[in-house]
Amino acid sequence: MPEGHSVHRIARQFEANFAGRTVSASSPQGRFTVGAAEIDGRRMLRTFAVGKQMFAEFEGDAWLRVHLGMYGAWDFAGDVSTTLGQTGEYSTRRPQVRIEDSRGETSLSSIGAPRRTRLRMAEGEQESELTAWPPEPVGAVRLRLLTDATCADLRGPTACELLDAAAVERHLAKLGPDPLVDRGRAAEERFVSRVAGKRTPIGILLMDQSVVAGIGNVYRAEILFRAGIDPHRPGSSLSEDTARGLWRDWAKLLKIGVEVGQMMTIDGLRGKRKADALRNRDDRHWVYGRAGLPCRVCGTTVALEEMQARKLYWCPGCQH
DNA sequence: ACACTATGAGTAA
DNA sequence: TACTCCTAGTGTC
Repeated sequence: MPEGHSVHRIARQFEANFAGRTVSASSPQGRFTVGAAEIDGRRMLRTFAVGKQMFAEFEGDAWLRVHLGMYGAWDFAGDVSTTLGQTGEYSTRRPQVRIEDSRGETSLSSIGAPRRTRLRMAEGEQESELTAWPPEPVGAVRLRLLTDATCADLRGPTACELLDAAAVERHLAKLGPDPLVDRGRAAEERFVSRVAGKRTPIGILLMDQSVVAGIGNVYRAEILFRAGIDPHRPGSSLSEDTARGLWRDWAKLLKIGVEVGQMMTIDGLRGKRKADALRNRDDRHWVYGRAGLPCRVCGTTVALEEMQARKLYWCPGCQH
C-alpha cells in the first residue's frame, strides 16, 4: 500500500485538516505514550512528505517522523475535506471509512488505508455509537491525532518518533530526490549521475531511497517494464538519456498516483478498461504480481525472482 | 488455532 | 544473507 504516492496524499490530508490547528495526541495502543504526551495540545504547523517518509512540525521544535513500512496506515475520520480524488483504492475488498464533512454530507474516504467501516452497526448497538466522537479506536492504534473535527489514527508504522529540527535534517539528508519535492533539473541530474556511477543492478538502485526517494516494489517493477529495461542491468550500463527517462517516468507515475490514490501504472486507459483498472488491482499493472501469466505485450511468461529479499517481477521478452 | 503474506528498512553476522 | 520489527487479512487445518 504505501509507496511514495500514498505518503504524499496523507501529508496533503494533514495539511488540509490539521495544519494550523491545535491537536490532541494519544497512544491508545500504549506504545507511543511518551511521544504522544509531548505533542499533545500543541499546534501543528505543517506536514510534508519526502519519499516514503512524512514529517509533521509542531510548535516548539517538535517534529513527528512517520514511516509506514510495509503495512502501516493512517485512517482518517470526521471532517476529511480535500481536493484529492475519491477514487476509492480499497473499494472492492476493503470497507471504507464514512466521512462526514463540515456540511454534514457523507462520502467515502479513499485517503490512507481505511480498514474499518462504521457503516454497519453490530446488532444491539446504539445509534450513538455510530456517530460517537471521537470514534472508538479499533485495533492497534499507535498514535491518534485529533482536532475538533478530524481524527487520524496511525497503526503499524515501522517508524514513529519525535525529533528536533536538526534530527529531521539528518533524515532528509539521507534521502535521494523526490520528484514532487525536488522539482528542478538539478534533481534529475542528481538521479542520473547516481545511476551512472554504479555497477549495482538498476532494479536495486530504484529501490535505494538514497538514489531516488519514494519508489517501492510495485513502481520499481512497473517503471522498468515501461522502459523495457532488464532489472539486472548495471546502472552504469544505461545511457544518460535512458536514466533520464526513468526519472521522468517516475515523476509522471507519482503524479498520477497522488491524484488517483492508486498505483496506476498502465496509464492512458479509457472506458471499460480504465474502470476495470480503477476497480481491480489485477488490471492495474504490467508485470507486478503477474508471475507465471503471459506478458500483456509479448505473451512471454512474466518472471519472478528474489532480488534483495524482495519479489522482482519482469518480462524477459520485453526487458533487455 | 495456526500459517502465511504484504507496496520496508535497519542491524547483525 | 539472515534476522528483526510492526499489523491485518486471507487461507488452511
